[in-house]
Amino acid sequence: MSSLILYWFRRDLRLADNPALSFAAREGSVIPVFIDSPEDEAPWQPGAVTRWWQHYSLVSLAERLRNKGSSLVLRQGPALETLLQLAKETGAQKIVWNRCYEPALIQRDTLIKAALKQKGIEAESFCGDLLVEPWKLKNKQGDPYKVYTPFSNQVFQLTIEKPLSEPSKLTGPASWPKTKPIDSFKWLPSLSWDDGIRAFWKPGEKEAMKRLKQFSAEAVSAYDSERDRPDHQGTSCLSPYLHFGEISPRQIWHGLSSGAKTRPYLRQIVWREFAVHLLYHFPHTPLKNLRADFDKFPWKKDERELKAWQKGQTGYPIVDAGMRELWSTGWMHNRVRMVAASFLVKDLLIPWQDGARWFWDTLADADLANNTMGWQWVAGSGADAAPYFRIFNPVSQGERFDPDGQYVRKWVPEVAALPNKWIHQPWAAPQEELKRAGVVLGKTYPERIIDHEYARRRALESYAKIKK
DNA sequence: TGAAATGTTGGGGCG
DNA sequence: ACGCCCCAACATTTC
Repeated sequence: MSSLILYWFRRDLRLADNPALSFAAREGSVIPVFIDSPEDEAPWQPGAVTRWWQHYSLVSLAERLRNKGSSLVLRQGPALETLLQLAKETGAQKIVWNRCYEPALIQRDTLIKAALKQKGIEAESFCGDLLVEPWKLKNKQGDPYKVYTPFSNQVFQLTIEKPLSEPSKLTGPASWPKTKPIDSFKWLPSLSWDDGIRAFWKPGEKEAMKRLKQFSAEAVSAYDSERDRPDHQGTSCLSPYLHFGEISPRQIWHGLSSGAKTRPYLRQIVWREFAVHLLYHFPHTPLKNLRADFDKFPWKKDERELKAWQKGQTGYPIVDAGMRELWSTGWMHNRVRMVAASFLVKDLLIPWQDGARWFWDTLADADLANNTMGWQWVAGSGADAAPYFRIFNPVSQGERFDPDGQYVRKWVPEVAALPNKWIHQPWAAPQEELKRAGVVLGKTYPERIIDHEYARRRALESYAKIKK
């Protein structure tokens, strides 16, 4: 008689290159289960777009499992209780999963492992989300890396294993335990605000692989020169798929055509790896500065300005375009993320944590490790961060990376009729140009909420205060 | 994975 | 032909 194994899906919503699932499939009959337990992730429960994504991702995963003669069991409740309950119902003697690396989840999973063992249930976890485990990479002093370049040099020297193929067959149990209907989780919005999201994204493993193939065939070679252009389609848009584990970094590593110039893109995959490692070693960083000297920084809490930024009403077209793209699609081009984030932190002096929280709530690819590293990088408070005095000028960034104003025109139609010369700085346009374009500042489009020249000086002064 | 301020150079206009 | 000034273009330093 072969054994019965519970396979616990978490952030690994795929069948291919799934070490824990492959293990389970080899060892015996498999009951795949997903547990909705947002309270386990507090204070970082998934936002609305993330829940939307999760819904459709699980729908597609369940279908893939059905096609393999298996099924997906859905449950709700604290993970440990639910797993114990399932083990009791089914008689499963072993539970396996792929590891997550967020502090709250590590803590929970450690407890679960111990509790299961105590009950005589075997538990085993696998590495499915990373190229290399965080505890395996150390610098010459034996410390975790805090600088990206040596970290990435090290990663590029590793031999990354080939991805596993999906299990050829999944044997189910003699009788399946009960499952909850996915609609009962209420992950979809009650009002349909999701048109923009729907037009842009299709969750699921199949789609992830399709996008990887397409990116590999078309855009990856030009990535280095195209990735900074929000008006072009130069990036892979794989981030949400990576977050949910619909695709693994190993699949990307080996899935890019070997002839292509892939290094610049792979460097970004290694940045993701760096982010996960940093969060693992510095678990306090989602809320606190990594560099303690930033604890004294004189931030300014201003609800009105924060709102203006969130809604894309700052009066700086490139910032507003980005924030609106985020709101309608759950995604923002990375170059624009940097510009918008720099604007919040340096021009408005609003704490990076407020920006991080907004991104967390609105991004489809919201990922604690990447979000944390990104914001601390911009704020200057993180590992290998941008020096504080590196302050983006939203006008020159717009002119440099959206030279024809196409990106701005798409997302900020109020200023679309302005000529290129003024599209990134409507306040500087002569009256007659504004009139011709139908722009009335303060009416059809906001006056800029702050003068960047002034803001830049103020930011530098604020920084000088914590330096001494 | 900036940008402004400051410094240097070199060509051209001009007395 | 020469020195002087101006300033754009580029380089370096500073924040």
